Formats: sequence, structure tokens, C-alpha cells
Amino acid sequence: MRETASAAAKPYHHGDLSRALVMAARRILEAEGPGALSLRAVAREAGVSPAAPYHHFKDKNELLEAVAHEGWMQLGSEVAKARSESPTQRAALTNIGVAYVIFARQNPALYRVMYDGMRDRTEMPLHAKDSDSGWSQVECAIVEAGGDPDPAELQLATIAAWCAAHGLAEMASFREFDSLKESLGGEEGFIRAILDHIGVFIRPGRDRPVQ
Amino acid sequence: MRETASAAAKPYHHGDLSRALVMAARRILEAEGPGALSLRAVAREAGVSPAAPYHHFKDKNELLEAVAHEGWMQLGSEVAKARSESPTQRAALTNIGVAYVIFARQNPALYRVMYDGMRDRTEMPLHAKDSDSGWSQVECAIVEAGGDPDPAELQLATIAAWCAAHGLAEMASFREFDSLKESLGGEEGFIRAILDHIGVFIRPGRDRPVQ
DNA sequence: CACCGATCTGAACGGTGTCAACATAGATCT
DNA sequence: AGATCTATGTTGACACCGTTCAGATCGGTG
Repeated sequence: MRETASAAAKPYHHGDLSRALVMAARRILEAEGPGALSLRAVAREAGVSPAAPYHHFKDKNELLEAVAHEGWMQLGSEVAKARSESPTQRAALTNIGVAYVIFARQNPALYRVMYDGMRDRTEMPLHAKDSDSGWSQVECAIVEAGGDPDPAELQLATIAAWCAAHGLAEMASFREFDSLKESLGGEEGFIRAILDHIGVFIRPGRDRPVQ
Repeated sequence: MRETASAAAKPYHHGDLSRALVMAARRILEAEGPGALSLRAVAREAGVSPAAPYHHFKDKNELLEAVAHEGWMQLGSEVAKARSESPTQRAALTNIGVAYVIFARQNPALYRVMYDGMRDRTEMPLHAKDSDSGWSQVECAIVEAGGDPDPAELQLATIAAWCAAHGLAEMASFREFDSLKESLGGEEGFIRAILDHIGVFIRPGRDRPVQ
């Protein structure tokens, strides 16, 4: 019953469905937004029956978690890139913030899934273990920028920075700020201007000396 | 066909269904969370058929907007209260931030609905007109606390403060910070500690003098 | 009173998450 | 190799969802 002898005959077993499902989900997310992201639609996009995903994810939620995890990984590497490309350690922290917000702005649907999965969770997903997670990178950057290395103080500073970046990531989507953005030289100018007002992001050349 | 002659015979026409629906929605939201908030459930809770809401709201979304609007009003008055009860103008801004985050923490499901409705909106709902909206109160508080009254600068500062508060409102729900909260004297201590790290929130007694 | 418009009901449609029963394919054992 | 086991698919069903539409019911206006 093979389709056309050799080539594209869809096999009964997919081979790597879990990855295919995550990819399909991300495709739908980009193309049609989070509202269109139903489990059935993902299965459809992957060319598979609606029940097939349940052999790889116990839930719709578990699929979304996998998608979110990919997102956090990607964000982590963007952050790492921004940090390593910074000319000075003092500039790194701000650049990390900018990279974070820009990622969220460029992948709004994905970012939404990432944070939605985070909400009713008892722990933050991304940062705990990996030394190159977004979280620990921010910690390092804060210390390197002259922040207080005392663990308790550092944790507070990191939380503060993360709060600001997340808040800005969500607020930056309001069209209401369009004209303001334009007058600040585009999206990135806007982001930098806001981060400039938030103490945890050291302001090169305007802050008091680091030490 | 009246039930028991006079008293509680459910009338065919409800009288004030729109308000009853909003109230029912908020009840469900508090009791079972945002996941349980279906239009049918709201109608059920209000003791009405699933189609009845459509005579008062064109959409499920429009109902949620009404719920969100109530939330923003409530938040606005909480903020106003916190501001007016502050001993000094310099303390007011921080107290506003604390009140904002505490409101979000005490009404997490409502806050989620409020912001979800905000996301794909072209304008922010709450602040534009009313002089006692949360937004304009923050603006006033910033100026009164010694912030730059230049309009452009003030707008940036307000956005920055709002970003931080919103970010903290969402991050404060992570159980991961439980022990940290405890060591800081509870939820409010935690919130103040974080806001302390954010420049737009003036730090009484630690910041440079206002003028 | 007759009537009209606003409000509510009932039944229906397509879509959704999820599950149980069954089918198939690939791996493993003899 | 053949038999068997397990992982991975499919089909069909269930309850629920948002939404619509035709009809029932009521409050008010002529």
C-alpha cells in the first residue's frame, strides 16, 4: 500500500514526532499567534492524528512546556551573545537587558507561552542549574558591573533587573508608545531609554563611578 | 407558574444581568482561577442560559474587558489610598509601587485577566483620561518626589516605574522566593526590597537628596 | 388592550482536550 | 527465520467550549 513506491510515502511511525510537534507548534505560534495554538492544530500541522501527541506529551501543557523550554534556551544564548559582545563589563548588563526585551518583542507569541507556563509554577524554569542560563548570566553581569557581590544583595538585584526587563518586554508592545519610540530612534532606543531609568541597569557615563 | 408565590421566584428577565455576570465572573475567578472562567460557567453561576450573556456582551472577550475594567478601577483606588496615606511625598512613590504589587498578589487571577486584555490592545486601557487613574497618579508622585517634570522625561520615568511594578507583580508569585520573602519580613518586605533596587522608586533615606 | 422591542431559553454547529480500544511497525528473543 | 513485546500510530467517542438562531416571555408604549 505504499504511496509512490519509494520516496515520500508517509510512514506509519513518524520517527521523531516529539521534535516535529514542537516545531509545528512554533510554526503555528509565529504564523497565527497563541490563540490558534490548539493541540489538534499542532497535530494537524505535523500531519498526524489528534491523539498522537499523547504518546509523547501527557498534556497539551507538557507540549507547551517543551516549546517554552526551547524558547528559554534561545533567549539564554541571545543573552550570552549580547554579553560577550559588549565592549565593557559595565555596558554588558544594559546590553543583556536590551537583548532580553528585543527577543521578547521579536517572538511575542513564544515569549507569552514561555511566561504563561511559568506563572502557576512553583519554580522558575530556566535558571537554576545551568551556569550559562539567563539568570546566572545576569548575576555575573551585575557583579562584573560593580554590583554588590553579597549573595542576598545580589539575588535582590537580579530579581529587580529581571522584573524590569520582563515588565518592559510586555509593555513595549503597546502601540501607544509608537511615537515615543520613533522620537528615541526606534525600538532599541526606546528600550535603552527605559532601562536607563531603572537603577539596576548601570548607566555607563551617567552613573556614579562603579567603586 | 410562579415558584412560591412571591419571594424568590426567578423572573424570566433578570433585571441587571450585565452586572450579575461580571460579579459571577469575578467569583469564579477567585474561587477556581482563570482556567475555569468559561462563558458558560459564568452564565451557570449567574443562573442563566449559556446564550443569555450575548444580549449584554458581544463576546466573551467583552465580558472579560468589563471584568478587567473593574479591576483597573479597584487598583486605581488602592493606589490613590496608598498615595494619600503616605507620610511624605518621597515615600509616596514607593508606597504606590507596593500597593500595586500587593493588589496583583491578592487578586492574581483578576490581575491576569486585566493584563491579558491589555496585550493585543493598541492602547493602554486605564490611564489616559481620568486624572485619578493609576497612571497619572504615578506621574504626579514622581514629580512630587523630585523627579524631572519635563514631559518626555516624565513619561519615560513613568513607564519605567510601571514596568518594574508589573514585572515584580508577576515574579512575586514564584514560590522560589518564599524563603527570601520570609527573611525579609514577609511579602511586603520583599516587595520593598526589590523596589529599593530600582532607581525610579526613590529610596527614602538612602537616595541622594531630592533637590 | 395590542403591540413592539428587549431579554431569555433551547437546540444546534464546529472546535477543543482527552481517553479508550484497536492497528501497526520496529526491536528483541529464541 | 518466526513469535512476541512494546512503542507508536489511528479511529471514535465524550464532555465542554464559544457562538448563533429561531422561538418564548416579559416590560413598556401606543
